[in-house]
Amino acid sequence: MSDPWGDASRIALGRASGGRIVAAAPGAVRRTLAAAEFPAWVAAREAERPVRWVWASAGEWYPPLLAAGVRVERCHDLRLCHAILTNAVPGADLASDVDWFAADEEHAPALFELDRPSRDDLDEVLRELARQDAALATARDAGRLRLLLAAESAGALVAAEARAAGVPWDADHHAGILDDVLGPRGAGGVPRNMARLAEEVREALEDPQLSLDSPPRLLRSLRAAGLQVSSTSKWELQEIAHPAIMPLLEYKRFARLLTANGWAWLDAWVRGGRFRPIYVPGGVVTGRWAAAGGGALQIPRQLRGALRADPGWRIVDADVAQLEPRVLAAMSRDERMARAALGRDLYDGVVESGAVQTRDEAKIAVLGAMYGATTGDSGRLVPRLRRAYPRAMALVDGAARTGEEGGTVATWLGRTSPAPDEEFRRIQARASAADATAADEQRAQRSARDVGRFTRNFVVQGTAAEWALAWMADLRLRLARLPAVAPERAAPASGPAFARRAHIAFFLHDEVVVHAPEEHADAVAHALRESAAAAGRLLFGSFPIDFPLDVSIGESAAE
DNA sequence: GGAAACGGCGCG
DNA sequence: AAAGCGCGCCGTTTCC
Repeated sequence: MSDPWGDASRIALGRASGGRIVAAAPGAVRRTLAAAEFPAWVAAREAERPVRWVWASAGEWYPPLLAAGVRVERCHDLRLCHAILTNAVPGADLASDVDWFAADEEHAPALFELDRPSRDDLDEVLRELARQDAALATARDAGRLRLLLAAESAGALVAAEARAAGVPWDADHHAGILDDVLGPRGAGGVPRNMARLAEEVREALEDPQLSLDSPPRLLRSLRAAGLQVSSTSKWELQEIAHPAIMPLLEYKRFARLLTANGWAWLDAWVRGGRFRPIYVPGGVVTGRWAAAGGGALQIPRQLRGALRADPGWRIVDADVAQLEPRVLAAMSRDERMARAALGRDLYDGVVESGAVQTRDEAKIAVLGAMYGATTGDSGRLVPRLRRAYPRAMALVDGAARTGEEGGTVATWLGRTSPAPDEEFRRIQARASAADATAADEQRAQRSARDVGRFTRNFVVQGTAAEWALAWMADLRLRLARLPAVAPERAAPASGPAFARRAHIAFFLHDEVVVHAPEEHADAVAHALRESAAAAGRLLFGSFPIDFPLDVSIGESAAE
């Protein structure tokens, strides 16, 4: 008997009126699925051959599948792709009755809400897919854009999977750090070591009532004690010699740990040995992921030791050395900069080229070049880089100029920066008026430079994000091909889809943490490197750039 | 009385 | 009050 779905390379998923799930191969068969049979049906299609699942949003459609133990290989996330295409193909007609930009909803809409236009409606899904196909067909570089849409969609799968699996988190170890550093909680819940430091500061400033948590009051108190400071931030305080400063800075470090990742954070975010942050793929304009809740992107180094593998499992931690400058060298086809990077620390290579004297200078100069530094050490060093690597610098300088002039810029795969907002155009127009004042012109210049620094960085940060997506997209497929461990070796907290296999547990811009059965740790390290090389080839072909990883295998993510 | 802005600091 | 990009989160202050 022939399978009517056998030839479908894409299968769209949506809902019919009444909320029933319907699958459709574009232009062909449809099938209505009861909620109970949905995961198994998807799994059966996956087992036959790779399919690209087209759905409104992986963030809403994928978690129930994962909860049922079903993974998919590929998808097309219409919501994320809509956002990319809107900016990247300005002439495209992506107009629709429904809001394709709306954020994912925490819970599926209740049945009575289904009357309103919904992006989950199967007919709308198919219409949106057709609109996106048409938009892609008119794009200037459809091949690269297609890669970007695939990478973005794969990222959405990774985000859902990483949340489902969770970050292995040793709450006892974390609590132990809190006890050691902050001390036991005393009256009012204030940890003893913080109370002691606060008392030292109050004595040193001779201000017995002072509250250290109020910057304005603290500032007044510091100045009353004769300290010449304009803020209470640590970069300014640490320059000053005064008995109040050391305990104050330590108090600030402790307060930060307490409020950001203290006992309350543990209660709120760690359950059953897993930290489950909420990732927001495509949440940053440049294409980086953002996070919502849990502070996934700010886990302090201090707590890395709590990121701990289950018994019999290992943490395989990999990060890319100098991702952004490597990406810049490749996308600008700057062979001299690529040579400085090849097979070694890029900053060492810059020093060897003679552009600067020390690795520290190289780092400051390279970061300054990508961020648009104009003053200080960094601003002073950038011109040397401009002489040594004219092609790379021309790319970022050009991106900055385009932004200053009100234009848009694009990453290597075509993610395009948003057009300047109304405020920007108003300020620029004001400065061009016949009666413009010097202040108008100054304001216009400053806002133009602000936008220029943004577009300068956009092309590099955004292309680095694309590389990272390509890296993870390839990696998750390699990990899925590793064998499953015996049931008694499972890590049940990672959920039915990942309990018996190596899986991505955490991602942070240029770093991936894999939770792996111990006997697979070496294979995972190998897969991480292979995927990095594959991502480099996918984006930059044979251009001679490499993306070396620092990989460590251990029981925790601490160095 | 609650929302928005601010200062500060963690991450890349 | 960082210089020089992109974020999220906390507690406090300010505004409506």
